Amino acid sequence: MPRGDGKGPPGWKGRFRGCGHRFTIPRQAIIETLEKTSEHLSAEDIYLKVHKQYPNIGLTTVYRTLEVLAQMRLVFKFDFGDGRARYELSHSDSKKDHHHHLVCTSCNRIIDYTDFIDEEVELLNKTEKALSKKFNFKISNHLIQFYGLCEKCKKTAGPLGG
Amino acid sequence: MPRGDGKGPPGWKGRFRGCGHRFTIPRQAIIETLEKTSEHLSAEDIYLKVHKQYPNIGLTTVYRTLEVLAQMRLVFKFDFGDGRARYELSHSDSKKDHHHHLVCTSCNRIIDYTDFIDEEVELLNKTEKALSKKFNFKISNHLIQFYGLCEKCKKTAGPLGG
DNA sequence: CTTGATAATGACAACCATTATCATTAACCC
DNA sequence: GGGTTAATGATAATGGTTGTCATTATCAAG
Repeated sequence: MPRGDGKGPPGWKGRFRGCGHRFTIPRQAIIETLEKTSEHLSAEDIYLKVHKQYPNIGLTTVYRTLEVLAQMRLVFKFDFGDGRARYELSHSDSKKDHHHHLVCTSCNRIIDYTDFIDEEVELLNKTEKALSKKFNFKISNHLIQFYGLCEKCKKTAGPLGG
Repeated sequence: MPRGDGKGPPGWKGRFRGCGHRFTIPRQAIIETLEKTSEHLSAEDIYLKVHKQYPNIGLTTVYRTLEVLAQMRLVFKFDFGDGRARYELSHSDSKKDHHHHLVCTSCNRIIDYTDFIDEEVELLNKTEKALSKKFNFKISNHLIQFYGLCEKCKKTAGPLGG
């Protein structure tokens, strides 16, 4: 029987150790926060949530942990254009969680969608293979976002829609 | 015979006036710089290029002009993860210039590709229509980027490839 | 379990791209 | 040309992110 990390799904500690990193309480807390949410949290969002349970954990540590997680490709860093980065767990093991984003350029609302993902991913995989070959480029991730106006902002926006 | 803007392709002045903006020398110079380059220029890059011919034009004006152009959807603002935004003319009128990006997460090199664009765009249009309907969302743009390691960085990078 | 090497932490300061301010200038309509 | 007013440019301010460094905690070895 394989041992877990004490808390949360097993494997986190192993993943950290496998990359030469230590698995600490702050890192555990940050991952748990990411696992619990369905929102697109900024570093400060995460800091505030973590801070409730562990008031000693600092914002700097949140940034550093997110950087490590991004390097390990366990979280993906998004830019939705509001001046701060947002972070999501990658869920690379379960395809069902894969989604893309609609970004409202007026109110910055983000809508996740999973519809049409299968068809998109199929084409993406094909494209990735071809691009990898042509440019000798090792593709490890992709980003797809649609920009526009959400339901609410469509009504109030002028002709420019901005 | 339609009158142009004095310099550059006709239509720029009209587009500005049509949105209630004035067409000034700094704006003209910034657009010309964007038209001349095939690179992905940051605000400072543009400022430095414009500065050679018009030393009086300030960085603030570059930012403001880019914001106006982005609002008018004549330029697209990219984030390639290096901490500064990059800007490209939209070329929305000629499909042939449409391209997507490969982003090297190690050296931040950007590769444009136009291959497979047709197939991608076809699926994207289909997806856009369906998403617009489902979420009552007015889509006006999309962003597609692939992340990974370029030819050079593949060789030198470790197992993590970061 | 204790210990030691060292990675990770946290408080703070520094950084730097971007934005706000405001007096001055210049575009554009008449 | 002249007046209105948006646009400009110098400067300061903002704020997300990163660097510094003394202290702490992880984890492998004994």
